[in-house]
Amino acid sequence: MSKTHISANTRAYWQQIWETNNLFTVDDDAADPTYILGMFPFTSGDLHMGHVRNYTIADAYARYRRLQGEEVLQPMGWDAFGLPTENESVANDVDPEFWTEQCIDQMRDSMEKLGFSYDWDRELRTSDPEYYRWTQWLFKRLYEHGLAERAQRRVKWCPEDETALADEQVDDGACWRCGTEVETRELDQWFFELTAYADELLDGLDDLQQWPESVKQRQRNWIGRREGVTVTFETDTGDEIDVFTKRLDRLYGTTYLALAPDHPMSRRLAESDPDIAEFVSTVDRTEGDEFDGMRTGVTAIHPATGAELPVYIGAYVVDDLGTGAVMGTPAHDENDHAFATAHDIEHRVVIEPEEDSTEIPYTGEGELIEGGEYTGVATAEAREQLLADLDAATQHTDYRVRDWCISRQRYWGTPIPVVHCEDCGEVLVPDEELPVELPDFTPETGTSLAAHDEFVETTCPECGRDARRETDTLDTFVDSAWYYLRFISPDEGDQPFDTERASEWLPIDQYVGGDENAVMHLLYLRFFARALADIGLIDTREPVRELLTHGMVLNDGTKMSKSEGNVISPAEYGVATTRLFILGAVTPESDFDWSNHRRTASYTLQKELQRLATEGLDDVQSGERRQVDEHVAERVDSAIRTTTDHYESLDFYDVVRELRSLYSTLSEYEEYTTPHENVFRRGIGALVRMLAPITPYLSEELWSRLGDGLLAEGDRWPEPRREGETDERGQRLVESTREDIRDIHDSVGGIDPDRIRIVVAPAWKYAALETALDAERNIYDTVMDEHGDRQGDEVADYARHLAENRYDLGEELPQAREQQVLERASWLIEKELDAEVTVEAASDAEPALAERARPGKPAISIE
RNA sequence: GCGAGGGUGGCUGAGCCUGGCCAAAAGCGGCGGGCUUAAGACCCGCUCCCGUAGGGGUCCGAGGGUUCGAAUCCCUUCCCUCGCACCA
Repeated sequence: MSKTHISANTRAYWQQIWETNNLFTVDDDAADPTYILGMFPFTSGDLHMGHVRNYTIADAYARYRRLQGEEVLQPMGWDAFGLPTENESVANDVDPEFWTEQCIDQMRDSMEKLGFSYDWDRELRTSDPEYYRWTQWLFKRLYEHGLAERAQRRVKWCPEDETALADEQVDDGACWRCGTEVETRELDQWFFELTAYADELLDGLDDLQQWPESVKQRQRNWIGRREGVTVTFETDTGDEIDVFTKRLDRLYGTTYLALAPDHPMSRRLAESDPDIAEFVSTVDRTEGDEFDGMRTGVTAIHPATGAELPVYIGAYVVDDLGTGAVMGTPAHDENDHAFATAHDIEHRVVIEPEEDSTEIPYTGEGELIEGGEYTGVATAEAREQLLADLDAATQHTDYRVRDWCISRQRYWGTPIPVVHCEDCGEVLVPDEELPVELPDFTPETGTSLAAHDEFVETTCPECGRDARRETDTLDTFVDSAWYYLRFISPDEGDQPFDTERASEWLPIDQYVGGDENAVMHLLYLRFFARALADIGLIDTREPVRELLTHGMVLNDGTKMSKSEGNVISPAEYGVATTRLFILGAVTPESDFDWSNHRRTASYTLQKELQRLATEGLDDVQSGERRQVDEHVAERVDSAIRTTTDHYESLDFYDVVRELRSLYSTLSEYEEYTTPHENVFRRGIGALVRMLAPITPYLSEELWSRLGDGLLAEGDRWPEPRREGETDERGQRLVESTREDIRDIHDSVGGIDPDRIRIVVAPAWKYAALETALDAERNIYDTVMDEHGDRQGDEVADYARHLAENRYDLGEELPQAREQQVLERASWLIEKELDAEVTVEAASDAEPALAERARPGKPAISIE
């Protein structure tokens, strides 16, 4: 098992051939190649099984498309900046640059071994100054278009990684990378204005037919659009408090306001009131079932009634949701009810349920009571009227997504091309001075750019006075938000990418990755494309047409990870076995438990295929084709059609299943008789070629003995020679007939038969079936009218059968074809039961037997 | 709580969109046979129940409905997974 028949030499040989023939490189003047891309990896170590699965899927598809004669662009690059690399290199006491190179060399080597057909001429690395120069350039364009800004906002902060994080990068209150609980800090940070595209990003999901529903759903949730109303309350302190509500009809039920502990007004009040300060700093904001709160002494004015409402600070009010303040309607909201009850606040019922309801609080729709001039109005109607009538109420759409915080207080990233000047403020570094290069890493300065004096100290591009460089670097998700564009023209020196070519080559036709990136990378990618489109750099707003997200690779039910100690290295098995196993064991979308499946079957298939292709043709014959030869020839055709369909829909699991089945037909054929050379050669050739996307080395090796040229050259996909409509039906007929024969054979006690007779129904039954299928009313009568004069009782019996089973009737093969299919397949039965098998026409058989035959259901006699 | 995706024969897991060819693929496991001194690997067959000629019964979480006909469509209900959530 540990040995593979594909030696390192063989691999190297074919790699060499492919490379010298430039088979995977795409010319810049290519017209719209099929763009297939696997999400590029972080450079934090060698490949792991998840990578192997990801890239094997993408590569199998790419190779398939190439075999179909298409030009395929499949590039690969490295997401080289970022914390994992920085942390690893610091831990290993080396320069991140050096560490990155090491990783890349190792990963590239593994990828080449695995036979991935990348256009290495387009390889890129985000930490390359020639790459991040353009990341900086694009940052500037966004800035100029008002889509990037520096602002003091409350952001998520990971104390472990010592950097700010984007909201997307916080998972259940913890840093997505290191799992440390994040804090919130008020910081001056850089943001991309993602929220400007919130609507479009959300609505655009509906058009992504070829994206997994789960990914779209997660993006929808994340964007979190809610339609509602903002109500402004004035206070006796002269402030205004905005609250967001979807239920303006509850306005008259408002008996208090509650602010989040982190609301600006809460914090301001805390400055002058020690009790509030104490409360705000100690209250637990994470415990949802605690309804801690504190009265502030501030009074707000109800905009409709003028009533005085107490203002509270409530632990249950979430700061970064809506406006961070709520209007409390205890009688009609669960949380308000709990809070008001705990703090002894008045409950005011203003909505009467439509139907009897004992629900307290009542949160449904109904009719307003005690609602001033709106009393008696239905809730839905009241919302509209109140919105129209009240100046204090304005329609508002609230989103969950926030702007994308792109500042990272770390060394190993793209420097933000900005200089801070005391007089000029923040000034962009001129294009001609890009890239702003990272200073050399030194252990003393560690992981902060701010410690590099020679980097920080500069002059203002505008006034020439002393100034300081921005020391934050960009979130690596910015690097990866546009990498697919750089692949289009990786050597372009005047612009980040060739815009004309981009408009031709985009979008990415097939993107393959893990779904853990659903609301990070994939959302940023979609945002960035839109921003660039509005800037006028590309015209493809939706960058990915079809997305495949594969499941996890597990070992014994748990995720493979170094800490679990259950990692299986890609090198542990041969390339062909690994690729075949990965694709053939489960569908790409489902989780894949390595230990649950047997690798040996994959190994055996390749071994057997190899034998077939190298020795199978030693003993063949030519000349007239026999029935068995025709049967195999047809089976080859149908396998080609089926396999092609499966590849088209990326169902590699079904591909492997079908090819196994074709293999088994070919090997039975060989066992049964001396195969016909043409038929056998074609079958083996088709099998070798159709397996090539999965086992590229093996197939290339075998094809070199069987056919012309190189498979990697493309356009070598086998063509079926026959039309397929009757084939599937024929295969089903053969299968059902074989099953019937086995049934009968078993039920008579499994005695060895000498002879098996298969009798095909007489022609008139086929005609009668046609009549029955076309009959508009009484089937029995119609059939009797048209066929009854010929065969007497027999017709009546069959007509009755047709009438009784009228709903089960379907098209069957024509008589001649049915007979042909059965004759061609009779060898299978002969081989299985070791008996003479004949296929007869009804007219040649005794009436008692012939009578039992129907179209699609031949009569059988075991003797 | 909201939303999405699911619940299929001992297990894993296709089929469901486009109802009939579905007792329902495939793999695993199990049983029998072959190969073999033996084991492993490999090959063949069987693997819901009944049946001595291709038949019958029951079946795709549960209940109901539509239909000549439902694993597939509709409704109700229970359970699982995931995402979001003190959602105002």
